[in-house]
Amino acid sequence: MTTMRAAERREQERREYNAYLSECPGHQLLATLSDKWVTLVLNALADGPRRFSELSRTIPGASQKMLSQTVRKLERDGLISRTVTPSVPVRVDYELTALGESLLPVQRAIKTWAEAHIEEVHKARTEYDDRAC
Amino acid sequence: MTTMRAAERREQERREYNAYLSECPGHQLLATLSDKWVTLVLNALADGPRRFSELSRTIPGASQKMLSQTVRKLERDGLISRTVTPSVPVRVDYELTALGESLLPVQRAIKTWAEAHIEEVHKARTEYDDRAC
DNA sequence: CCGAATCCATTCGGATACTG
DNA sequence: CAGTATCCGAATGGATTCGG
Repeated sequence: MTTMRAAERREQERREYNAYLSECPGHQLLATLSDKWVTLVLNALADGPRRFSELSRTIPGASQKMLSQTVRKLERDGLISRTVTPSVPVRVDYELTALGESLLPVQRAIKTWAEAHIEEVHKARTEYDDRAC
Repeated sequence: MTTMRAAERREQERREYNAYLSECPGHQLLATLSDKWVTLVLNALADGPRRFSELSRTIPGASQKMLSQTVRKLERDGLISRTVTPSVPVRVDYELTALGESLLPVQRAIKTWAEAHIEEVHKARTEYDDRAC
């Protein structure tokens, strides 16, 4: 049963490691930042508050399901605020919080690197693909 | 059939938008950076070259399938280099390229923000959850 | 030792329809 | 207008097995 126990131990290690990762601040942030729609919503709100339908039009690629989920997640994390005006029909505005705004420079850093180096990446890719085929 | 055509147009818009996004450098970078294993491999290689099996031990959470996929992707993007030593058994070393190293400051920026603000995020979450229940 | 290929469970995301 | 609930296909990722 030695092999069996070895397998169990590896699985155990994997679990512990994943648990550790899920507590790591850096990965928690990446988990949210990496979400395709999060980035877009954050950018859409960078210029000022937006209503739900405005967001929907600004980001045509997002289904309204994804949009709902995204804004809820961001609100939960304190990155955006949600304001309901109980008129008829209802009006809901989303706005970046101070915490959310502090995230914009990080996004810009990513964007800056991307624009500066994407050419190299593309070049590397075509070279890699050419070699393969 | 007006509603039908409207639905088609929305779908068309969605397609175009997603196509546009997939060309956006920022999102291409995020797509790779956001990958859980990419971050870990990049960090594991930050200190110097590592063999495949060393990476595997450094990152117990990764199955060897994920590890393979990740290093291949990173090699294709020109972020790491792969060196095969045809001894018996074979020895394969991975190492950050200059391009890969230039990405480390970006990762650090993310990490820095995360460590500085994760507390606020956690606080926001518990408050949000308390309000809900 | 390194890695590709297969199988399978879980998750994600879109379309649709319905509530306040 | 602003969501929520459900169904279902597609993609993800782990375990296992085989090959170089």
